[in-house]
This record gives sequence, C-alpha cells and structure tokens, in this order.
Amino acid sequence: MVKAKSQTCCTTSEKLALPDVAWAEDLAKLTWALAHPARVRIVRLLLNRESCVCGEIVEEMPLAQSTVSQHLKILKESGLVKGEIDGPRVCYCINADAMAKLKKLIADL
Amino acid sequence: MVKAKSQTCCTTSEKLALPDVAWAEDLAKLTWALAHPARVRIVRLLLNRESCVCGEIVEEMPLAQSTVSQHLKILKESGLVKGEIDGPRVCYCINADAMAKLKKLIADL
DNA sequence: TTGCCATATCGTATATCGACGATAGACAAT
DNA sequence: ATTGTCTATCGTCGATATACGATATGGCAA
Repeated sequence: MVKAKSQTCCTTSEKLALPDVAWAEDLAKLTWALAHPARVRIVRLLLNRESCVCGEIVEEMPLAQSTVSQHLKILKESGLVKGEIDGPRVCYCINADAMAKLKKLIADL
Repeated sequence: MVKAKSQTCCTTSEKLALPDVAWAEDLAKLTWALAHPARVRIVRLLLNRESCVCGEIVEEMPLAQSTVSQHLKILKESGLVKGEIDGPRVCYCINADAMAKLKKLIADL
C-alpha cells in the first residue's frame, strides 16, 4: 500500500548504543505485570480504594478465588503491589515506589 | 512479618464502580506489547533512530531474523509500531499516537 | 482443641509464547 | 526470466500463562 520512495525513511543511521539490557528487562517486568486485563483491573481497584482485602477483589472480578490469588502473586512479584497480613485477611495495596518507577520508565521512553 | 492492626488498612470502603473492562483491555494490550525485553529494546531502538529497517534491528539483537520479525509483528498488532514497505525492505517506526496513548494511560493510572 | 474463615498453593488441562530453521513471497538488479 | 536480497510466514518444540477445583495453611473465636 504505502510505498515510500527510498531515502525518505531511516533518517539517522549513525551507530547507536544498544539500549541497556538490564533496563529493558526492568521495564518488561513491570509492563508484563500489567499485561493482562484482570491485573490492570486489580491495580485500578487498589488505586481507587487505597487498599483492599483479597476477598473484595475476588468479588469484583469474574474469576475464581484461586485465579485472583495467582494474579495477585504476579503483581506482588513485580513489586507493583504489596500485601500485608491483617488478621485472617490479607490487605493489598499499591507500592507507590514501584508505580512511580513504572510511570517514569514509560514517560521517559 | 508485618502485622497491621485492624482498621489501619482499607481506608475507603464505599462502593466502587468497576473499572471499565474495555479500558483495561486496551491498556493490557499496550503493556503486553512491551512485556518482553526484546520488544522494549526494539521500541527504544526505533525511538532513537526515528525509523529503522528490519535488517538493522536484527543486527542489533541477539536473535534470529524470524524471531525479530515475530516481535515486530506483535508490536505492529498492538499499534505501537508501524511498518512501511520501502522497496525490498520494510521501514519500521513508532506510531506516535499509540505511544502517546500508552503514556497517557499509564500516567493516568 | 476444635472449627471457621480467608487466603495461598497444588495439581491439572489447555492455550499461548518465544525460539529456531526452513521456506515462501516481494522487489531490484542483471 | 533469473538471481539475489530482504522480510514474513510456517512448522515445530519446550517453556510458561491462565484458568479451575481441591486442598493446605494460618489466624481467630468459641
């Protein structure tokens, strides 16, 4: 379809430093945590509510408790979410530092 | 370990509108495109170079040409990257609109 | 202790990812 | 037309994601 004339493309061809691999892995890890609609919704939920026990999250999602628990585990592993034991429940909340890091990495893209 | 006293958690408990499902899927689709270090590096490469033919990307990455092509396909499907046929080559570049959308969605989290 | 509740983990099935080599298709040059 | 180059797609493999129900764990209350 689109047929560009030669040389209209690829404006800069000087040698480019390879983007830092560790940095790419950092960002990929954080974005991967958000790479599923259920996890996006969980994060939104936590941001709206400040914090939230697991059971409330399960109620809001059309997923089994065990599935939600797995998503929460992934979010915890990414660092985006923290979980604190609060008696018989677990209270989840956003890790503001990790969220800020994600926002900065994306904004600086 | 960390043992919060009851009621120090879950500060807001009013009814919360379910985050928009379509919106969550939108963001998940974009973040998923970046959820792999190789794709993050490709995006960085394209941002640095304005545009870039496929072959140059392959040279920068420790991956087979077919693998890079697959990652590019995923990036195209997410909308983050556009590819224009330029004679025998394909010139890839960032879709600024999609990138702006991603940045806004993340910033507004 | 016993039982109850909330959460995590296990086990399993299916689907998708991510990698590669091989091959097909498109285009330019000869 | 033939050849060579560049890119996309196919086929395949192992690894991992995602979902669920069943079960284990941990804390609280009686």
